[in-house]
Amino acid sequence: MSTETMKRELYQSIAKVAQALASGNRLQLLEFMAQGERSVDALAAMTGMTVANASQHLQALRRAGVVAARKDGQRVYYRVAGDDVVRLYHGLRVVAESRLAEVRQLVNEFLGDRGALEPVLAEELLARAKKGLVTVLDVRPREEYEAGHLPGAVNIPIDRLESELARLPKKREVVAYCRGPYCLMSFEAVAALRKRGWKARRLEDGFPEWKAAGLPIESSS
Amino acid sequence: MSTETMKRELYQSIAKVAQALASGNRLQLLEFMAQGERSVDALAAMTGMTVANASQHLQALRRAGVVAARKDGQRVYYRVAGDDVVRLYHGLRVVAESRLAEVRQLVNEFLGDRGALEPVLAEELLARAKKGLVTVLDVRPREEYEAGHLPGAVNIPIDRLESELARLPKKREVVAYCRGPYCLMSFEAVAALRKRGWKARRLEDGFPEWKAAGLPIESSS
DNA sequence: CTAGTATTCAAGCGATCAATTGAATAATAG
DNA sequence: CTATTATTCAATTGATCGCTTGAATACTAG
Repeated sequence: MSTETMKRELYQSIAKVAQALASGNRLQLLEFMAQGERSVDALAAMTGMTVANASQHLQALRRAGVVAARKDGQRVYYRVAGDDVVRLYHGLRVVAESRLAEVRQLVNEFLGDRGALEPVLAEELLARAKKGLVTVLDVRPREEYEAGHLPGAVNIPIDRLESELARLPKKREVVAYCRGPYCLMSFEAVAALRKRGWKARRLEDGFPEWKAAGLPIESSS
Repeated sequence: MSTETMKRELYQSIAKVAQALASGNRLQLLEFMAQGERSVDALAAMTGMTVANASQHLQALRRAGVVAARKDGQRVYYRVAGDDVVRLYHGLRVVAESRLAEVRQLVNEFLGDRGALEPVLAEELLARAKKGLVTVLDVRPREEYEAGHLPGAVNIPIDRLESELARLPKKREVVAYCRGPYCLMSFEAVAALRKRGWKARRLEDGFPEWKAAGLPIESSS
């Protein structure tokens, strides 16, 4: 094979990975899978797609190497293939948000005034948590917390936050996080806590980004 | 607009960026532009595409926000929109190489035994260059060197390397770099230098990746 | 102004893609 | 074995993509 054709094939093959990410539906699936492995029908239900359609998109993602599958009983569980994939997706979001006006506008509308709650950066949180200056709050469902969470994080799912407020010391600042930058749960948590007199902020990104950045994590198993 | 439709539109918009990268031809264009701005016909000539086709692909990239254009006289010069785009492209390559067997195989065939020359990592080079332990050699054409290069790098374009060997002290190890991981010039340089008794290795990636990583650069203007 | 060059536009054709539908396969419970 | 559930496969439709061709536009040199 000539160097020329080989180079063309090489680029074409790399493009296949981008092609796999070139669909809103597949990006949504990817974002859910970034929380942990999920069955096909769970993913179909979460995204509002038909099962057959979700299955086909998942297979497209698998052909591109960005997700992997595991069969257990009659269910097939899909997961992201590795942290490099989460980082790639994150990079895609960064470029889209910084370069496309329509995305910036959609994010603003979507997050509304909530965007005003200035977020805590990962490094900052890590430093302050080590010194015991903040309470780290994970507001995701229990299963997701158990599959992996920030070191020392307290888990209070968002719908139980009101009833379990007592678990959070009022002296220290609370930093809440959830699934990712477009996940609203941590916004709600911060709003609820502030209304009741806590000092509270949210982590800039969610658990998948933290993990993909190579920062330390814990899991309860 | 409902939260649901908004979320769907948001993901669809982010997917547009991936869609722009989902073509071997456009990735090739992007890689050339990562060296510096280029006119449409220069890019068409470098990639072997027709001018009209290159123009259309460049416009697709521009609509996705990943490249920008500047008109000067009768020429239009395109360039990558920012370092975040170079990092995104790099992330895409990393995922493709680690997850797709066909890409791994193509890279191996393409680079051949040259892959055996174990590369120097960016951080390592930075540390050793600061201590004056290595000669940094840029083998790209002069214009690309002048548009930006590693701190203290000596520029000897690959086709003039043989005649200008005298400029390289033989005591110190030489670390050569060029356009990127799929650019063969630095491989050739290392081979030529070793044959003549130099200690020589190559930098893992090229200039665009170095710059996009936020490492220090110089330019002669 | 005219000729020449660089780029973009517009139309057309074959290939590929996204989603739906209905059927086929695989695993489990009874 | 049969019924049920989870997933995949296959066929179809309309939409989009990639490339080519030929013309239109924008700029410069003379």
